[in-house]
Amino acid sequence: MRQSKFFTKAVKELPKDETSFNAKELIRAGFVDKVAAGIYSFLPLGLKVHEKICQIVREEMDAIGGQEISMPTLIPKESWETTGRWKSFDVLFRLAGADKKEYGLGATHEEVITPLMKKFISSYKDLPAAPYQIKTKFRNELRAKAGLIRGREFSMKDMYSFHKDQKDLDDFYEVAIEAYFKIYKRLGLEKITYLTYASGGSFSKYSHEFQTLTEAGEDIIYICEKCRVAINKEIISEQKSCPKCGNKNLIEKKAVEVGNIFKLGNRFSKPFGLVYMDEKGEKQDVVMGCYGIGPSRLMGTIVEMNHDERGIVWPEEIAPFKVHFIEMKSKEAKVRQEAEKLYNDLTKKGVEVLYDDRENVSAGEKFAEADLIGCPYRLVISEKTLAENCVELKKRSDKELKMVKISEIKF
RNA sequence: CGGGGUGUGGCCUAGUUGGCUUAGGGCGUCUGGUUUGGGACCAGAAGAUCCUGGGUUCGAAUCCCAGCACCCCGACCA
Repeated sequence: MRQSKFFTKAVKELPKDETSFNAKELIRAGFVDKVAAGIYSFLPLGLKVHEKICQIVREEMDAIGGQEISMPTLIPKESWETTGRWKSFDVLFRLAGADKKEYGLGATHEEVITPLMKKFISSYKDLPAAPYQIKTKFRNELRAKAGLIRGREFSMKDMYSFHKDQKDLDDFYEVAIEAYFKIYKRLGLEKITYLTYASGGSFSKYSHEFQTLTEAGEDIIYICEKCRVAINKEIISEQKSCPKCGNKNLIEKKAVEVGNIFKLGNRFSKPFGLVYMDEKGEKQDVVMGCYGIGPSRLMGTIVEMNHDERGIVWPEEIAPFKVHFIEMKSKEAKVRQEAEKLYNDLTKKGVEVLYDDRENVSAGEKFAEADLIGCPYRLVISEKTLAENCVELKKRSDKELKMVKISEIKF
């Protein structure tokens, strides 16, 4: 991608009013634009990062048997009334359509997935199943805050699993936990992310959250360092020790919830009449679980964890581009020629390169913007480097510069 | 939803004991020129419902009332 073709531009000044790092940095570097509190446009750079996060989530869900689908955002009132949530779900956006129809905007999709699966599940042979989607969700929060961390419109992957009995759900639930940790590992968050016991769904004693330690978080958790699990403050009065080892020396930390999974049991299969015939020919309730993770919130969290005074430092796997290639202006046509050649070569090899080919932009400005955008590698070509048939390589995360022969560049 | 803060060209802001403001500066933008290894410089130009509505006054960005928006704390977060 040529930077001269970008319609977005990084700005020098930080947005006033914003205090959270993710909002400040993402807006300043041109990843997102704020439309209203908790409502953002994703610009080319931001969309790329978001897509990469989605792709990681997608791969890990597919790996445990998930199948991607897409459900609607407009969900009829009648569906919500079946489970009683039209009245009780306080963050549901309710809106009126023409002809007296009413709708809730999708905040979560049990009310759609359950009747959907009813059309396909009739026998124990149809189980288990684990459809999921990655979709924009809407929640009418009283207070949006902290940039992408808590929005009124945000992206969420929601998977729903369907089982013949509790044991099958329990087994899959453990597999899902592992898959989640694989996601956090790929995002560079696994060392500071804890499986956290939180208040239960409607069926089980606890639900499980995945909490990433950060000052930008809004939850308080108590961690057991030995077992690498935690307890959410909301249940600390009933559970004062580590649920795994009984350790009472728990450490209080601030964290952001980056995932939440529930054992739903028959909370939703019951009202929708989702049943199957077992081996004996008897009708049984389908046992359900659900598994949420928010790519947009993850994106905000990752910025909170990965920035310095100059800007964002993206982990390699989700950086908008792997390499930020800066061409220094020169009177010699050779610099431009060699730069174009290298850009084309790298691109052909499949390396994602952001090529700063802008003219009349000072060197300082190019460097400052590269630091702001935060690609993992910075490559500079100039008269100086070409004199040695080299380019200069620098990692965003450290200070050392390295001269590398053009013929030996590898990513 | 309770409390606090903020609101001035696209962005950051000065001005806020009413008059010296035909609202000043910086960034960005446009034109011309000089520059090019850390947000470089010179000259010129365009660009403003001073959040909105009402009020007080000879006169309001500035005072009063009402509302809106954003940020923060808290509450809330199947």
